[in-house]
Amino acid sequence: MKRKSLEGDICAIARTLDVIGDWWSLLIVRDALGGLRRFNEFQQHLGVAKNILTTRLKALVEHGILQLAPASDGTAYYEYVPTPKGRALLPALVALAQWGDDYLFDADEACNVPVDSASEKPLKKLKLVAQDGRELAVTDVRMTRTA
Amino acid sequence: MKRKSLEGDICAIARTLDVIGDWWSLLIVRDALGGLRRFNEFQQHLGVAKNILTTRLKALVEHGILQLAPASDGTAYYEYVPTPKGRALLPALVALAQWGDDYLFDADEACNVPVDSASEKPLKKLKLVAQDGRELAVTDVRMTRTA
DNA sequence: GCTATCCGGTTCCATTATTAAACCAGATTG
DNA sequence: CAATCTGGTTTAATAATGGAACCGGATAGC
Repeated sequence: MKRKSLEGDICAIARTLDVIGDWWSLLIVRDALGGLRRFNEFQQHLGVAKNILTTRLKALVEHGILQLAPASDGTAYYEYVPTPKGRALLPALVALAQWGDDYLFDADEACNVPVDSASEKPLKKLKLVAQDGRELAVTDVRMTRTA
Repeated sequence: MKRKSLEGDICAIARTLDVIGDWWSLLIVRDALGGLRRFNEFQQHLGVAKNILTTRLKALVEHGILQLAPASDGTAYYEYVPTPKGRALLPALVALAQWGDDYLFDADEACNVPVDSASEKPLKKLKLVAQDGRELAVTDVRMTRTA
């Protein structure tokens, strides 16, 4: 059965998931932000079926998250390059990484998370901040709910 | 075909998606953090098929994101309550909401995002911060890649 | 220029995932 | 006590995913 569409949802999270919630989509964005560009780079790195990768890349291009550009090595091929809209997904990827690091890895287990390019160190934990600058705890945040 | 397992992945994002990347999972967490507790509340609010909801709730309980507690109204039923591990997914939900708000809604369109309970206002944009306190741009962050 | 390999898909098939709806037993309500 | 609610379970149809073969154009090496 075709998935329920969330594209008209009033909730921003739901709409976002409608765009990037398919299996593999966010990992493709991760890899594009990590510098992968060519179809076979994504395919080999992710180990994803080529027909699925084709479908996902097409959707990400259509949603303006990636764009096609001529390959930078001068060949006739194309590359998939993140757009500013695509790059704006980085905080979400960082948040997912930080949660995974905290809860899904043993203390002595190697774990890849986004790092500060200059220092090669992981980023500080994301903080939830109110408009007036107060730092918020989870309990200070309300998930507004569809009316 | 059974989805590829990402549970042994060295990348924290991938492992997180292995746990909460199934269709509906994050929206269930959103609703649980928003106060929904009972099976039929989730089901009616999400409009999800009951057999899928059953499967998802069970998985979220097994992963320690939600826990079962006796219903607070004294009946023999149970409620699904977020654990600290589950609540720690809030920054990821906020990040997804902020991206969706920025890119998937028109300026005059009603849009639900997490808000500060006290002021009822949306949170400030999440910031990426280095260990030494420097605020980082997207280009200052490196997505480390599986070796 | 030719051959072999690479590249980026497309197609096909089998298994799993999702939706929709019917069914059901226990719990609750009036 | 009967009707309704609750939280599932089961069934069937369609979509999604993985695996692999196929394919035409591009590239590389001789």
